[in-house]
Amino acid sequence: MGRASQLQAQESRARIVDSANRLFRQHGVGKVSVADLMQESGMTVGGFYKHFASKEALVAEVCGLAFTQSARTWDKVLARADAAASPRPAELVRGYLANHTPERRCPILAFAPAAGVSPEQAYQDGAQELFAKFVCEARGVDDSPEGRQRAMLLFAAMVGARLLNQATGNAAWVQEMEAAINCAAATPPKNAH
Amino acid sequence: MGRASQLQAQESRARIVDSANRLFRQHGVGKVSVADLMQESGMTVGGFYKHFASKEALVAEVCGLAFTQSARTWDKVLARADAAASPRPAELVRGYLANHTPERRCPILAFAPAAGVSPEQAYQDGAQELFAKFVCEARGVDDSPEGRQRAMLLFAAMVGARLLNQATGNAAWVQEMEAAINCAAATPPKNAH
DNA sequence: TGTACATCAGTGAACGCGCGTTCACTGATGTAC
DNA sequence: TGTACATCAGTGAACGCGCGTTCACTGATGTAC
Repeated sequence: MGRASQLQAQESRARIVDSANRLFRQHGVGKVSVADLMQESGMTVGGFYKHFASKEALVAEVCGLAFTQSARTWDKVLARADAAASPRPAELVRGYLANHTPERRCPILAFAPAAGVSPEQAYQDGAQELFAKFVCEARGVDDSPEGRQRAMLLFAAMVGARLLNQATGNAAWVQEMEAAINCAAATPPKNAH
Repeated sequence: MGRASQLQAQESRARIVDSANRLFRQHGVGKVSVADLMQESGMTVGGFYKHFASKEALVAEVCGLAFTQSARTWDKVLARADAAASPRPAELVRGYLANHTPERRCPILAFAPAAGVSPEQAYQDGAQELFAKFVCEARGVDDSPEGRQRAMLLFAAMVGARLLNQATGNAAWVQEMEAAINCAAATPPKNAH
């Protein structure tokens, strides 16, 4: 097996990114070695550096990709929600919680740096964008400060619920908690206009 | 410097635990080496294993301690709140958010294992206890399902807000978000009795 | 369309570093007489 | 109270392992003539 063609190389790179997107989000960046990644992608470790400058560079790229995918998921959810005329916050929350499988774990949780470590740029930017998108989309046409505060509360609760799911492993409680969040998202604010 | 007295040994052990409690919560378990810990405690690395079987054993002990301390903080907050007759959920939330310094970072965040890694027993137990305590204390005499759901929502939002603070680093947004949570905690539920 | 040669994707062993852990050693502490 | 001896907290070098990265090498690909 000598030199691979340009097309093969392109496919190899894509396979590495795809493996990383799944494995990093499922097991965490620290638990997946470059060798693991290359084996999953059907290659050996040395070839990695023909495509990426370092593991860190790959992490940054995949982190950005994961956030972009999360944002797109919400776009799809909203398209359906607008057709059904169901409340936007409720659909966003449900979309987030329903799509939260191990391999598609929320990037905010999956790429969270160890406590107290200043986050990488791609992560910080992605988290801010996702947050801003939720708050913006949840409010819809309602531009009241109450709507904004309510969206922020829901976002925090939503992310917190997924964190607590992996922290406690108590599926029953978390299910109850998510039901409460869904309920709060569905209930229109008290002083709606 | 030969053998230390039993009292000195006891103090040394306490110093290690104390250093670990601060350093682990501030920088994360993975970023603090045993050598760091022993230096911070005024000793050299070898002595560590006269007190603990492994780093993992220390982590488990300190994790449990941190959760216990967090629970005690709420007890103090509640004692003051009951005197002032202010709403219990609001006081619990405020107490959590106000005491959340780097060195006293919430154990749920500080000791959170990398995404997808099954948490240690001490962590899982501590997180469940803290969660249960909040839900129980927040409801007070109110034992309605609505009160329980409301407490769960608040807990998720509270923890999520601190996670988002370290994720985005956007202090302004997080402040706004925490104001929203405080506000939600202070507002009595719609169908209060 | 062939031929000669440079390129470079992928290989797998080896390197270097950090870090958890071990170990022989020291000498003050604790204890038995 | 004094003496002899065992104990063991703390030392710091050394070990072992995992993992990110490097490097000499291979041989098919791409290219120039």
